[in-house]
Amino acid sequence: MPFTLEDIAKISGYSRSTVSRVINKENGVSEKARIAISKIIEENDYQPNLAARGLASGKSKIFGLVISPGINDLFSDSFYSLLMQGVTKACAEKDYSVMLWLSKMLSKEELIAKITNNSILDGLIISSIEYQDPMIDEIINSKIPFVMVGQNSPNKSIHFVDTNNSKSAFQAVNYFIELGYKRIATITGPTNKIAGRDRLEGYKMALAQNNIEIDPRLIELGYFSDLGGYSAMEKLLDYQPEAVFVASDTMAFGAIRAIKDAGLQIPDDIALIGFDNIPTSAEMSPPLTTIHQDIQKMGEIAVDMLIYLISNKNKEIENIILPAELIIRESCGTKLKE
Amino acid sequence: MPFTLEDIAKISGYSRSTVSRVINKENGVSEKARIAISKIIEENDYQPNLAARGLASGKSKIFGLVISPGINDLFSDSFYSLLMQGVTKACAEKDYSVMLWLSKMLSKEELIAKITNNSILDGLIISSIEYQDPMIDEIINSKIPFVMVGQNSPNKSIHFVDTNNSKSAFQAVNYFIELGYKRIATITGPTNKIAGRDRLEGYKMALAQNNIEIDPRLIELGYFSDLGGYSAMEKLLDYQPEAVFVASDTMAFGAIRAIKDAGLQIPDDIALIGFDNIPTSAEMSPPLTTIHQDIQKMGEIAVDMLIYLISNKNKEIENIILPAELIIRESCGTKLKE
DNA sequence: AATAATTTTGGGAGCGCTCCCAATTGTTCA
DNA sequence: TGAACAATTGGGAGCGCTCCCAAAATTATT
Repeated sequence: MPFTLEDIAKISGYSRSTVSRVINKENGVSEKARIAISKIIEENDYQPNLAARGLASGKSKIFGLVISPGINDLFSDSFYSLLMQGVTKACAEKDYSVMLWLSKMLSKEELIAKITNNSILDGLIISSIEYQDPMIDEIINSKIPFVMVGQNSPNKSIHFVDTNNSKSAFQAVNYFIELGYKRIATITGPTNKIAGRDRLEGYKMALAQNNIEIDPRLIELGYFSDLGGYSAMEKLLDYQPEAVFVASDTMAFGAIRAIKDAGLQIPDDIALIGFDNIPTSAEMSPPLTTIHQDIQKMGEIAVDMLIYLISNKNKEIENIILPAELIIRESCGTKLKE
Repeated sequence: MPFTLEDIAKISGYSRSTVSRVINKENGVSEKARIAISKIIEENDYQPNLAARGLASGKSKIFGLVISPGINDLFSDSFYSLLMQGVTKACAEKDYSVMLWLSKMLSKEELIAKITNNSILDGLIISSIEYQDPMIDEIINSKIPFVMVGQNSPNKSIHFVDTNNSKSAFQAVNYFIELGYKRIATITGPTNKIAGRDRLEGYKMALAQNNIEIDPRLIELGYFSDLGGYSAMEKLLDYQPEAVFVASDTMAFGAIRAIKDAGLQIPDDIALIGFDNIPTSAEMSPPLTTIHQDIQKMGEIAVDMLIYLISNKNKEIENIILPAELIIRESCGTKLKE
């Protein structure tokens, strides 16, 4: 039988209330009591019963994490793993637990029912569902506080953290243009996801701003996967692009194989810029120029926002858009073409 | 304010107890009462408070999932994602929730304290920690029922599901030998993890059984990662192996790049067999011969075992070792050498 | 028709905590 | 020194459920 508050109280000679205050780091406890009680808690490895606390306080200290990867994406797109790591880390530090929901494993109705009826959740972090997924409306109705990772709707009152996808893509493509490339293609992610949309948007903006016509044949869908990148690149090769902005490093790896299999050189025949800066990208041959975004940090910020939301129900909160950074390596070439 | 049991009781004219029985589908309730109460529950969208239920019953319907990937492994090794998917799916179907713990995000002590004293967990699924990690002893002490994915200890009373790693590795290497290869190298995973150990074990057994001497220079550690596979392969190239058994597909991808970068052909110069059969492996050039293991199913079985354990505290339960299958594609070559 | 057996229902006790207010102790200042 | 105040401590009430046993209603049995 695990120890209870009452047990610790008895052992320490203080009351249940005082012990509770120590555990919850409330003030109004003498230094002497705090030290004595802490010691006994430590010695007996006491941990409060979360169910009891949840019942008494109406708060569970549990956040739900909802992500919607396809069956293979979870592995092939590093986004999910980094996000999970950021969220679990921040939650652990802040004494929250994380409940995981992989939404593709359930029907949408089931998922919503499970989540909204789950009276045990204090809040929700939701990511990578489809743009303007109607699920969000149901979650709003359920009154559970939530934060999105990746802006999901133009509705600014839905709280979110995001990377500045379009601006970063813009910079990448702009950099190609500065280097003198003209026929710039892109391999995009699915456009029903915000990252896919925004990165494509940035690509188009950069071309438009430099008066380069957008050629639909130079835009291929790669689904954020390695294989998608490979076959998208195969198709693009028919139109002989000089440079390709690939909207994720994972797709870029597929694209690199396609280029090599076609007997072409990077960056001499085709220059490449990726997106994500996953660990492998620095070690590719050639090393991949890419955009670094701190996904783990996004997860951490989402947790912080959620905690803030819960404790400041009526105050406003700013959505956060993190900058991303273009990391120049060899795959994009260096010499200016005239 | 959400409705409580008592509210539903009052509205229906029955007692708290009877309403509770209806909700928990217990018998001993008249058809009349059941119908009347069900209707009122439905109308008012009543959902029991899980914290209260947990406190009163001592059961939470929550399982903890503990995995210990390094910061990059979570992404680079498909094992984790597939396992998560299997576990979350099976739990959702069985009306359990999944609490996620990425153990590398916390110190070992913290993790153990959080888990073992987390009175809210009904059971634990633990995977990919180090072989004979002392953490397991603490979890045994804590009396929380748990199941390991991947055998972690020779102690048979620790319940586990696993793939037959050593046998499958044996088959792979044996297949090389049947094809006539003699200088067979291997790239291993970390040997403090069971999958790493067992696959290496199978490699050695196959050589031994065919009277081929084990050459330590033909064994390189690849840490189950793409980059690890690349540099392990680079080193192996110095000793000119004819064939390499790579203990994971992810490492095999790195190895393939290393071979190609050295200007060699697969399988003509070097034959390759991987392990895992991740989706990309069929699409590599050349398509990768590999061993298919159903990780998702392991996750599902772990959940089933755990549920069985909880409801049959004293009964014995068989550990399960799933077979794996050698999938022959082009990377291992086909022609018999003389 | 009376009793026994069975089905159905009701309500007290208690799970381990938080919240709140009252009681106690300690400190300050005239 | 004693009153006024602040800091600290203690314990009752209650969160919403399950568990258990007793009471009531219903049915079966002689």
